[in-house]
Formats: sequence, structure tokens, C-alpha cells
Amino acid sequence: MPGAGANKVTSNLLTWYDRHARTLPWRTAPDQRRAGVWPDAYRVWLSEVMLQQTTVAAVKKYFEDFTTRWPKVHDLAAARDEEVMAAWAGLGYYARARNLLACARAVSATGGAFPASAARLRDLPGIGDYTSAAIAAIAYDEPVAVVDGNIERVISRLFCIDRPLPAARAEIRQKMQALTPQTRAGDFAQAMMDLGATICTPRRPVCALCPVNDHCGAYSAGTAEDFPVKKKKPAKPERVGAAFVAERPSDGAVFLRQRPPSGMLGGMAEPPTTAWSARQDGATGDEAAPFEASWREAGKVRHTFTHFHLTLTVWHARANTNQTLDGWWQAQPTLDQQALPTLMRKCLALALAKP
DNA sequence: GATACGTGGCT
DNA sequence: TAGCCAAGTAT
Repeated sequence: MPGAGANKVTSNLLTWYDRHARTLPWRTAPDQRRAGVWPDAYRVWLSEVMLQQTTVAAVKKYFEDFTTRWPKVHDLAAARDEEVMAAWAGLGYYARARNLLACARAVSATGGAFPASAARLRDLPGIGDYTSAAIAAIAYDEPVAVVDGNIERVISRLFCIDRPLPAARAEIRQKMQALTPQTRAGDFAQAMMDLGATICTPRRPVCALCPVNDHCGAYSAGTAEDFPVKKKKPAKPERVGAAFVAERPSDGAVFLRQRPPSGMLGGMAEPPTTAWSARQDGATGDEAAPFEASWREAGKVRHTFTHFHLTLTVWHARANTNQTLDGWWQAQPTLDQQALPTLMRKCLALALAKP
């Protein structure tokens, strides 16, 4: 019966977590915690920001890189913007990296200690409802309701919540708060997330292995895969544009520039591109090139963003320019150190491929 | 509440 | 393949 046995759900999950917690680079294992070992709030914060809408597998190498280069929040705060954007390149949602730096500098400027409550963490840039609660629970054991996508799924199944997301969030948060224990709140939040990631998965959940299946409304009804109910997303429109990869004849350096500080790929590097227009009026030809050259079409790059599909026509030229341009020439062996998003790396790879 | 904002893996 | 999904936040 949904809603019954809250204490049992909580204790079953904690016991399950003691045995089955995933080992993750940023995590303090439950037995360590019992022995009095507490995670470093800086590492918890960094991992949580990286994990926003991003898979564990993708985050691991970035987390290792960041914590090696910048072991403490003061180190990160002192880093140059371009250096951090380059280190973040490929991870996506680049506003996170800009907010990460702003947050590191704010924390560093006020002594270097992260605020110890969810309410005050929430005031920092890039830290919203989820991340503030996660840091407070994991780093300080504050008994606050942590609600991420995993937990939305687990809770909506446990209680058969059929109101579609995101409208169901308030109800889900309330249920999560009721399950959250006064002690081990951090382990409980991580237990719920691990359950969602490994057992209570979006498709083909492994209910037979679930430690709380006999308290689950959806399991008893045989409808686990019907939850959570989500509002349907609108189709992605198509956009088109062009990218121009100029290679300097003397040394093969490539012309790059920096994108505007906000908006798509804000603050990241690129070979010059046109605006990305709707298909009707997209400029894809070399008339939109940043300077005169013998531009040859290298091919097309297809890339899908969260809310649209993009096809860029990639142009290549061996050319120099005497014009003063807002950008720089970058040696090819050092391209991987630049803040180039995946889309731009695709364009460069296509244009610079040996025929 | 709705929309903008990346990328890669899986089915 | 095209669509869905992943430890969301800012506006």
C-alpha cells in the first residue's frame, strides 16, 4: 500500500546501500563515514555541478583532471577563465563552468569554506534546489530532501504518482522529505540515487532485486515502467549555418575566435561560424566568410543540441589575412588545449582531415 | 510554468 | 534511426 512503511523503506535502503553502494571517485563509502571520515565539501560541490544532466561515466575523467590541477577551492578560484573553460570543454552546458568559477571565487573570497546549510548554498551561482540539498546532505548530513531525476523516478514509482512532471515535483519533494532520516541523510540520498541508477532504471527496472519492492505501489500493480509520467517534449527544429576553417600556409595554424560570453556555447572558442538560422534563410555559402580566400567546401557536420538539430557546412581555405580580426591563430598541436566544444572539434576535424 | 542550455550512450 | 535519457540551473 503506497505510503505505508516509510521507516521500513528508509532502513531497507540504508542497509542495501551499505552492501551495494557504488564506488565513485568523489564518494566517501558508508563504512568510511561510519568511521568518522567526511567528504571534502569542495569535491562534493565540484562533482555535483559536473553531474548536472551528465552521466557518471562522462564526469569521471573531468573530475580527476580538475581535482588534480586544482586540489582546493582557492586553486580553482585563482585559475584563468580560459584555462577552466578549456578543461571543461566537451562536458557541455558551459554556463556551468562559468558559474563554477564564479562560485569558487565567491567561496574563496570569503575564507574558502563552503556554507554549511542548503539554504545558504542555494545563494551561490550554479547551485539550485538539487545541488544545494545534495551538498548539504552529503557533506554535512543535513536532513534535507534531495530530489534529482533518479529520485523523481523512484518516488513516483513507490507512490504511483501519476501527475506528470514537472508539476509533480512538489509532491515528490514532500514524499522524499518524509522518507529522509534525521541521521545518515547523505547516505540515504545517495542510496536513492544509486537505486535509481542501477535497479529502478528508466527502462526495464530490475524490481526483483529491489530492497523496497514490497513497499512499492507500481511494483505491486505491475506498472513500474509507466512512471514517472512526463509531459511530451516538442520536436526539435532544424537549423543551418556555416563554419570557416582557415589554415595559415606558413605554419598550419588555424584561425579561432571567442564566442560571446553568454548564449549557446558562451565564452567558448570556435572557428568563425555564421549565425545558426532556421532552414528557410540559413547562410551556408562562403559569401558569409570572415575574410576573402579560396574557400573549398569540406563537408557538412550534423550536431544535435537540447532543443534543435544543426547542420553546419564546413569551409576550408589555406589562407592568411592582413586584416585585423577579432581572434587568433592557433597552432594545430595545441588545439586540444583550447576551449573548443565538441561541435567545433567536429568542424575542425573535418576541415583538417588529410584527403 | 516554459524555455534555453551540450553531449554521449542506449534502444 | 530517432528519440530518450543522465546527480539541473537561470531567466
